[in-house]
Amino acid sequence: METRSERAETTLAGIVDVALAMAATEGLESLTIGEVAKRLGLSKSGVFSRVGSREQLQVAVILEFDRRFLQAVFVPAMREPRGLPRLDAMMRRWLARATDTDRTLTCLYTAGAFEYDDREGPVRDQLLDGVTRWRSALRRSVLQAVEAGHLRADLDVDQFVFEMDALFTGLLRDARFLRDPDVRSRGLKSWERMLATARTPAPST
Amino acid sequence: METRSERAETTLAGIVDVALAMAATEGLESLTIGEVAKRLGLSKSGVFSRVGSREQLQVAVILEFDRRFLQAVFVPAMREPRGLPRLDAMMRRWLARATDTDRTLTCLYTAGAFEYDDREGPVRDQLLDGVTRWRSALRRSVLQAVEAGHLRADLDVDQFVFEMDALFTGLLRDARFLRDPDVRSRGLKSWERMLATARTPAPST
DNA sequence: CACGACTTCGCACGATCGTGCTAAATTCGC
DNA sequence: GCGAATTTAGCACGATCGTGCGAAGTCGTG
Repeated sequence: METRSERAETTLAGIVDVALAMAATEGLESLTIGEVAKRLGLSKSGVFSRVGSREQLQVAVILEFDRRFLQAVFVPAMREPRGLPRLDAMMRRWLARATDTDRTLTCLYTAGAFEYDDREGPVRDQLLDGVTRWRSALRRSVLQAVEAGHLRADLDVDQFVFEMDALFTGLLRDARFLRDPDVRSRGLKSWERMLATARTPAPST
Repeated sequence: METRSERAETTLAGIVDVALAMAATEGLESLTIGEVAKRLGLSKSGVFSRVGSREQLQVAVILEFDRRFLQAVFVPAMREPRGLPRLDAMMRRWLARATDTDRTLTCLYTAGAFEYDDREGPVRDQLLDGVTRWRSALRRSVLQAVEAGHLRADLDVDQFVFEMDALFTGLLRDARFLRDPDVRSRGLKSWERMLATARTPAPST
């Protein structure tokens, strides 16, 4: 089953690359072997023989997205010092992707969550795995910021992570669907407000 | 082109009803005339002749969703007194739908926003129209709460509405995709925190 | 150059898609 | 009850889907 030749690996990499681009704009579910083949100038069966099945291609696309996402957001942020600086770097890089005009950077996890909320199978499992890992990474960073004394000791960490993700999701939606041009500053403003209330005690109701 | 007989209207209503249920779970894009026909025990052409085209069926489904959504969320909230009580009622009813286990209540607007962010056409237009109207209704309520003195006078209204929508969207995702059972209280907690900071001056950074 | 392994293609299959066209079934006005 | 109008079914069409299968092409190794 393993890919032996270098040639085949190159072909597969090309397939996954254009498949990722397609999935980013059209959605994972309307990813089609025939269309991928057409865009690459290959035959349908040529593509099929490399990827094994449509489902396996979808999974491969998710894995490739995860790799690129972590490389662009997580890895650079890890170079910042622990605590608030790292957390802030993670969130800012993440939010920047939501407002980036490059369509191929569209978050597969966000769109995929709504596409596969009622669809069972390996694709959903892979999406869930990636989302869960990312949320764990966020949680870890928030926790470290609390431990470092940068954020309130009584902060509800899970609640805060949930709100971070909700902010990103809402921002992505306003950017991509509503095509609101002011979306960039809106995201930053919300994030700064979140940080402000996480630093100082919450106002009494 | 108008529907004359009562019988035909009943048929059409049935079609839209099951099509809405299908779109709520599978997504608007995988809505299929053949599948609708099968579930109703009708012929494909029978369905087709009622709806005109697949695209028109999609639009009809969106309109029906909008009608039901407003009936369940907007209309009852309008019976509350202007200002914070009405705004709070709107938001609570809205959030309750996100955590409702009834799949047929799934928000077409939220899933549709990510499905049609890069797809042009009448379906996108109809979705955009509905979302925009709802956001306007939210905005109006927030504004009234400010005017009534229930919320801070210097509140950034658009920012607040954006955060309301982001909260709902994130909550829906955690409920439907992550299937987090604690999601209900999480949503309410965020909403209460939002209200708390909107009532009193924001903490200095 | 020849051989063998591997990659890619051509072709076919059954299914399903949206959509016309025509005939049958049903309902309504009288 | 009968004729007219309308609603639904039957069938066909071209397209596209995922997926097999065997032949053709390409490559590294001797």
